[in-house]
Amino acid sequence: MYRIQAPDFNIDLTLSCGQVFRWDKKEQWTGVVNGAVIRATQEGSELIIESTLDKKSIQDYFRLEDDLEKIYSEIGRDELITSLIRKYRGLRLIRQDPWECLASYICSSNNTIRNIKNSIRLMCECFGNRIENGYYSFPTPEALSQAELCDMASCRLGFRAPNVRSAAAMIADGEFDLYGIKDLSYEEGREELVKIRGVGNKIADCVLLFAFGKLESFPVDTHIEQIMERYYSENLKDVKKSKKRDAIADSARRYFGKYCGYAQEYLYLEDQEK
DNA sequence: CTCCAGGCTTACG
DNA sequence: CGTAAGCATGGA
Repeated sequence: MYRIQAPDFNIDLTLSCGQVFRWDKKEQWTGVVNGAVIRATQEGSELIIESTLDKKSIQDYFRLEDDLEKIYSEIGRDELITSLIRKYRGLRLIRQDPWECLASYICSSNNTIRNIKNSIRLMCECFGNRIENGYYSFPTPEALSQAELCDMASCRLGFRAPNVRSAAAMIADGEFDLYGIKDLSYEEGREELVKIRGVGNKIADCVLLFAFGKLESFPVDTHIEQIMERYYSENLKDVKKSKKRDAIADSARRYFGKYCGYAQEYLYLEDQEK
């Protein structure tokens, strides 16, 4: 057990806003990151951590190095977003493992957070390694690439199961260099990710934002589309229906600037509460 | 019963 | 080119 200074951090908002799928809060927050169990409690501006992971890994995972004041002043372009910043101060993006993030968001396609969480839990129990009682590692690309579709059916993935398995196979076989995306630009990374079956612009944007820290990424799902149309429709004149979500993302990038990924998460959380 | 969920792919004009 | 159906599953 050890302590970490975490000023300007709200662990409840960070872990419950829908960006990660494998954390639960009982007496304390408990999750599995990079094959290790983490138990975390926040006391004021301190985190109390029980884990085999070291302090540096935790700081990295919760992006405690991000200068939130600077980010807030960049994205705080109007009354709505500044009110959300006041309301949800301390919500941070998380730096997820790229493979877990990619596989998880392939599961998110036309799905609910409740079902996504359930499917991911079943996948970990079925194809991951047991760490301690009740906690499993996220299955490796190798493990999932060798899974039978009939076994994956028990994970309730529906039509997404073949997409998860083929992505796993591309990475396990070395056909796709997922971890090399960290050295690419946002645009180049997106070009690569959408080559994967079941990955379009939105899921690619989630992986670029949540795993590779491309803060200029602005994933547009059904919630963000609605909230952007409601509050920022003046930025969206003459948008064609077929590429509406791309146009919303582009306009948000211009409007909120290079940290628009943070703006997206605050807008998303606001819509979640309704 | 219908509609929708942190969408994507394919088929049709 | 642009649009729309279809896709498994579960909850409202």
